[in-house]
Amino acid sequence: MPELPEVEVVRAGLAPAVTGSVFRSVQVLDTRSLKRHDARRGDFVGLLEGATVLEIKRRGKFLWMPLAHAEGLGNGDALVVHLGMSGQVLLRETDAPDDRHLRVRLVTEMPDGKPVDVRFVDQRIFGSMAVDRLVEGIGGLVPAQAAHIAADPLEADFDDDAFVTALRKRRTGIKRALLDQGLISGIGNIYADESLWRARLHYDRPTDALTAAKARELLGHVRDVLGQALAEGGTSFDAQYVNVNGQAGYFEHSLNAYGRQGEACARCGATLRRESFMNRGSHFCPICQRMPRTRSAK
DNA sequence: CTTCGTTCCTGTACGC
DNA sequence: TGCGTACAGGAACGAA
Repeated sequence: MPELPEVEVVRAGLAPAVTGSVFRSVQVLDTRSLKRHDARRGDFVGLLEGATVLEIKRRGKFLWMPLAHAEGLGNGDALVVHLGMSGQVLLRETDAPDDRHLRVRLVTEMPDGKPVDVRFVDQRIFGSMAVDRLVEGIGGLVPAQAAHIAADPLEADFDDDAFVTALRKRRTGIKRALLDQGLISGIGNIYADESLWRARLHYDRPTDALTAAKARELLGHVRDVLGQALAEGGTSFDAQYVNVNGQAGYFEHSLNAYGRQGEACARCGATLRRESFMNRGSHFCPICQRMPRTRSAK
C-alpha cells in the first residue's frame, strides 16, 4: 500500500525521466482511472498531449506535475496522480508488452531523447490520474483536489506546534487522527501502526487525553519511521508497491507491528495481536500498547 | 462544524 | 474441483 515513503520513491524515480519532457501521446485504457478528473475542464488526453512537464512534486500521498503548453493553453494545470491502494507508475520502453492492469499510457519525449512510456498500472482502481488546476495553498501552488490536505511531516511547511494543538482538540482515537489527511498527510495503515508501536500507544487512545509532550513524541516516531522506510525504498508488503523500475522496497523486514500478529513483540516478547478497527486491521502489542483504563463514563 | 460509516474495486485465500 | 465469500484499504461522500 503506497504511503508517503513509497510515493516519494516513485516521485524521485520519475523526476529525472519526466522533468522537461513533453507528452507526445496519451492512451486511456480504463476510464475508471480518471474518476478524479473533472471532464468539464476539458478532455484528459487533449489537455496533456503537447504539454511540457515543468517539475514533479509531492505532498502526502499525492503526486503532481505542473504543466506548460507552447500555446499557453492549460498553463496553471497539473497532472495529478494518486496511487490509492495498488497504483504503480512504471517507466517502460515504448515497445514493451502491456503490463497487466495497465490503465493509462503516457508517451513522453525528452528534448534530445527517445520516447519513453510512463505507465499507470492499478489493480484495484482506487488510484487515479487527473488534470487539475493549481491553486494557492500551503507553501505555494497545489492541485485543487489536494488543497484540503495538511502538509506532511517531512516537508518544511509542516507546523509541529499547530499539529500538536489540533490533535489534542480532536475527540477521537489516535489512529483515526493519524489517518486523517486533513490533520497530517502521508500516513496510511502501515505507518500508523508502526508509529503507534514505537510510541507505545494503543490505536484507540483518545486524542484529547494525550499530553502535548506525548503528542510531540509520537510525531517524532512518525518522522523516524517514514524516514527510515524512505531510506529503505519503501514497504512492499503485498507486492502491490514497486518503484518506477518495478523493484520492491526493503522496509517490510523492519516492520515491528504491521502484519506480525501471532509473532513476538520485539520489545517485550508478548504475542502481537490484530484487531479490526475502522474497517481495516490494527496491529499492536497488547502489553506495550495497553489502552489506559477508561475513565468511567459518568 | 466534527465525527464516523459506507462505498468504490479486484486478486487472493480460504471453507465447504 | 469449483463455487461462494471474506478480506485487503485511501479517500470521497453523506449522514448524524
